[in-house]
Amino acid sequence: MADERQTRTEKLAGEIADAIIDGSLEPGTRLDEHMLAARYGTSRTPVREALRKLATTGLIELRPRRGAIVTEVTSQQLETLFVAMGELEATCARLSALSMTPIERRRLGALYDGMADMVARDDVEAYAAANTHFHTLFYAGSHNPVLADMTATLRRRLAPFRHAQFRAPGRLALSHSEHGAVLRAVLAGDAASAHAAMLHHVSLVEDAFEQLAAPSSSRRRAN
Amino acid sequence: MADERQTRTEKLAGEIADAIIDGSLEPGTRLDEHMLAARYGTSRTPVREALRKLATTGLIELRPRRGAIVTEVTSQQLETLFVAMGELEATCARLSALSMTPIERRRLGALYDGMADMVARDDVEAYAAANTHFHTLFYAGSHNPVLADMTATLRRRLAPFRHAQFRAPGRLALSHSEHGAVLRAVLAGDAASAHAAMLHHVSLVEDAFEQLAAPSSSRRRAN
DNA sequence: GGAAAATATTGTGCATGCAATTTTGAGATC
DNA sequence: GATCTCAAAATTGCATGCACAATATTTTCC
Repeated sequence: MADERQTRTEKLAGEIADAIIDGSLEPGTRLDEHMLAARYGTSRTPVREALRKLATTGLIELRPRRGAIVTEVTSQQLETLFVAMGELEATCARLSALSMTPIERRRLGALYDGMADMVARDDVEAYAAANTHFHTLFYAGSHNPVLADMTATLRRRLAPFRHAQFRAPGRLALSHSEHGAVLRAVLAGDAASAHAAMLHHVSLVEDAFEQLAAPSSSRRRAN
Repeated sequence: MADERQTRTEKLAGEIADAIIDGSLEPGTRLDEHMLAARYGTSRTPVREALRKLATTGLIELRPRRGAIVTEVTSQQLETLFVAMGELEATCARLSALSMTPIERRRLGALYDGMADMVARDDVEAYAAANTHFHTLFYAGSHNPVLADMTATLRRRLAPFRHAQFRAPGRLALSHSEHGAVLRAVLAGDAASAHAAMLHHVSLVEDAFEQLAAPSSSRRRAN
């Protein structure tokens, strides 16, 4: 596996995080240090350090003297997370409208144009990848690494709950038209519109999730 | 020393964080694990775990195999942090305008009224404490623990750079009038105005800091 | 038979030690 | 005098072991 430059602790943190995100480790699972150490072929020390790191991201819960468990997110907490991410994404879009360089604006436009073809071909796979890239451009475009980091971390944390995002019919075209609204606002340097458009866009994703995941208990707050 | 319920690792993380925030450990200081272990009378293991935790908050920098140092924030990074905090505070205000309960609104108004007296008495000490409380109410008022946490953490991280905040003459009254603008917007349920007013308010703090800390290299970005 | 107490077991918290890497310092060469 | 090379020292990464707290199990008592 090539150059082992990173420490075992970091590698472990990454692998365990991946296992949680892709669902191999289900919410509520007890994370026994001995077990993890055995599974990954190390001692408990790096496992412990990796767990501390994951605990700060909220992926796992660390109860002193009582071990770690994969965080169980209630649907209410999930809504909170989605709202927080929406606000952060919107803020990135806002700052992007104010701060993006001409080159960044051009790149954003080019990606948007390319995505139109994917919609036309109904290429969900390619569109999903491009979509991630599209959003990432706003993180960078905010020119605020602190904010960009927070947003990217939250997005990653919510990844497990966004799998079926583009499955619903017509959602690709809808998403793309929303992207267009955000793009126009950013290119026009209209911070408030960029904020509003992005917030609207990600709220749709949130709604899509709720319809897919919890079609029954759909109490919605007044908006 | 009462009930030692928390682990050594947690206690260490807290003490080291405090030492950094109050300036005992200056930016750039190397954090030797043996040294810290000796100073706090433990072994290296809990020290290492505490350092991992602090690294994720950004208070220290952890360079694999090369030890940890107290993060040196350049004035540019500091500006980034202030901007990020401003955006988060504004977002909390925005959500507060949408979500605060009548009780929370009343509490906010009462605090605001009380602070008028402190301004009249020119009681900087009391005003600073009340100011923190005022802002905290918006974190809670957002009804989004994720966002509230992020904002509170950032505020804490920036605490060392806000000491002289209310020293400048007339700043108390100015701050209070800004609070009034935020308050009115929130009570009126006007999300956009609450966002703008809070952003304006915290930008003033940022500017005050820059005038105090870096009166020379004051390149400002176009706003 | 069920609840409470006592015991056994498991697992975490922390200390210690060793190997490997980075850093430091001395000496050599240009 | 500066730079390069190489060895010594320092420091991190990780493994192992032990003590104590938390949990599971058995035993005792009503």
